[in-house]
Amino acid sequence: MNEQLQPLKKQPRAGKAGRSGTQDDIVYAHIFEAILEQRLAPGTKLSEEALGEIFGVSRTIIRRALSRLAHEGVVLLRPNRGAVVASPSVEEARQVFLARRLVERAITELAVQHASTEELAELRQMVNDERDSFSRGDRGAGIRLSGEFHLKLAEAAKNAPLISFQRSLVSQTSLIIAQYESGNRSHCSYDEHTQLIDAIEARDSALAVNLMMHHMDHIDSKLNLDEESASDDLHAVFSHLLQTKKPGRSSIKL
Amino acid sequence: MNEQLQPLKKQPRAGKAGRSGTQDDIVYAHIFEAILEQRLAPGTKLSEEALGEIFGVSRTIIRRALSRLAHEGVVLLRPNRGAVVASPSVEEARQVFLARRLVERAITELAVQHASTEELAELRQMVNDERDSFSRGDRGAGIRLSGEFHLKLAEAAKNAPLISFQRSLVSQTSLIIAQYESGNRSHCSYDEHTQLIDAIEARDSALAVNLMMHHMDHIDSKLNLDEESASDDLHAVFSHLLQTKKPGRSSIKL
DNA sequence: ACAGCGCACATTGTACACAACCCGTTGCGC
DNA sequence: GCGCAACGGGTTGTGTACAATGTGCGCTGT
Repeated sequence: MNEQLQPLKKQPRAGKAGRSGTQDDIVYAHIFEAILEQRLAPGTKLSEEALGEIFGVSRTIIRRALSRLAHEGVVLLRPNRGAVVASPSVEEARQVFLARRLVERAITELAVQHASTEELAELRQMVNDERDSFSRGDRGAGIRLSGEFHLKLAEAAKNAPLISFQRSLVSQTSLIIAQYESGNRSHCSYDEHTQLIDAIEARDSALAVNLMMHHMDHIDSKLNLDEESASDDLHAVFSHLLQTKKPGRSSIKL
Repeated sequence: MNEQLQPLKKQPRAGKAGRSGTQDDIVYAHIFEAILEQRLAPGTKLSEEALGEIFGVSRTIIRRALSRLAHEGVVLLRPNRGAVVASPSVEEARQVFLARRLVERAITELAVQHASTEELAELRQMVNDERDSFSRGDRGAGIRLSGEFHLKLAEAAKNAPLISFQRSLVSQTSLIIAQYESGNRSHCSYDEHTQLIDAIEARDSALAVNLMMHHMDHIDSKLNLDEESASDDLHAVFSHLLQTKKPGRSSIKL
C-alpha cells in the first residue's frame, strides 16, 4: 500500500511520457496520461499527499502539476476541497466540440499552407502508431495517440496560441470521449486521419477542411451526449424531478 | 525603498483590481494591470522576493500569480532565471492577431445568438467607461477596458473554452498594442464598439461579423509590425547575420 | 593587458512545518 | 426522536528554511 516509484531524481525519462523537463513536467505527464487513458475515472479525488508519495516528490510539485492540469480543463480544482478528475457535463462537452470545430478548421487551412515534408512524415508515423494501438486493443493509448495526432497537426499550423488552445481542447475531448463514448469500437478512425494527411500533402485546402469537418462529425456522432450515461452530477441525474425555478436551492416535488 | 502595501489580508478589495478571490488573485490582477497599462515595460525582470515584499505576501503566492500570467502569455518564465514581462516578437504578434480574428469572428456570431439584454447593457456601460478613460487621457486604463470589452463579449457568447482562450489573446494583444502602437491616438475606437453592440442587438450576424473584422483591421493597422522598433530579441535583431540552418546553435558568418 | 578559471553572491527550486479550513461525528438540548 | 452545535480528524493553504543553479566579479597566469 506504500509503494512508490523510484525517486526519479535525475532519471532521464521515466516510463513513456518523460519529457526533458523538470520534475513537475514528469508528474504532469503521468497524471495526464492516466486520465486520458481512463486509468483515472472522472470524479476521482486527487489527493496531493497521496500523489506526492506515489511519485516521490513533495506536495509542492504535485500542486504545480495539478494547477497546470486544471488550466487545461482535465482537472477541477475546488478551493479548500482538493482536486478531482474533471467530469465534463453534456453542456461543457458541446462547448468544447463547438470550439474544436472552429479551431480544427483553422488549423487545417494553416497546415495546408505550412506543413513541411518532415511533419507530414511524422503525422503518418503517428497514424501508424495509433492503428497499432487500436489493433492491439489498447483503447487508452489509442485515444491518446489520436489526440496527439491532432496536436501535431496544430504544430504544423505554426501558430503558438492555436497550439496551446488545441492542447487544451484535445485534452478535454479525450476526457469526453472516455466518458461518453457509446460502445462503438471504431473511435477516431485512423483512415480519416490518413486521408486528411493526403489532402494536406496535396495542398488541397478545400478538401482537407471538408475531411476534417466530417471527421469532427464522426467523432461526436459516436458519443451519446443526449442521454446522460450514468453521470455523477446529481443535479443532472435528478433534473427531471427538480422544479425549474431559477435561483435558490432546488427542491424535489414529491 | 522598503515600502509595502498594507498586508491585504482580509481587506475586501484592494485598489481597483480587487477580485473576490484569495490573495494570489489580487497579486495576479495587480501585476496584470501594471503590465497592460505599461507601468511595467516589456523585458522587466519580476523578482519573486521583491514582489513578495511589495505585496506583503510570501514567494509562494507570487509564484502562483506569475505562473498564471505565464500561462496567459504576458509573462515569460525562464527556468532558473526568473520571470520577465513578455516582449512579443513581431512574428508572435502576427500569430496572436491571426488567432484573434478567428476567435472574434466566432464569438461575434455566438454573441448574436446568445447575448442577453442585460449583457448588452453591460457592454454599453463598458464602452462608456472606455470612452471616459481615453478622454481623461488615461491611455493604460483605456487599453485595459477595451480589452475587457472584448472579453465581456466572449462571455456573452456562452462558450467556456472560447472565453478562456479569448482572455489569453486579449492579454497578449494589449501587451502588443502597448509595445508596438504607433503614435496614433485613436486606439480601439469605441465608436466601432458601439456599432458592434447595435448590430448584435439587432441580431444581424453578417453585419456584426463585418464590423468586427473591420475593427480587427483597424487595430493592427495602427501597429507598425513591419519595422521592429528597437526589439530586444537579439535573434530578431541580428537575424540577417544568422545562417538559416534548422537545428543546432546558429553561428555568425563573419 | 587580456583570456580563462574559480569563487561568492544572488535568485530560483524544493521540501517541510504550521495554520486555516472543511467535513463527518458525537453529544447535548429541545 | 430530531435538530443543532461543538469537537476532532484530515486535507489544503501559506510561510519559511535549505539546497541547487545561474551570474558576475576578481584573481591568476601567460
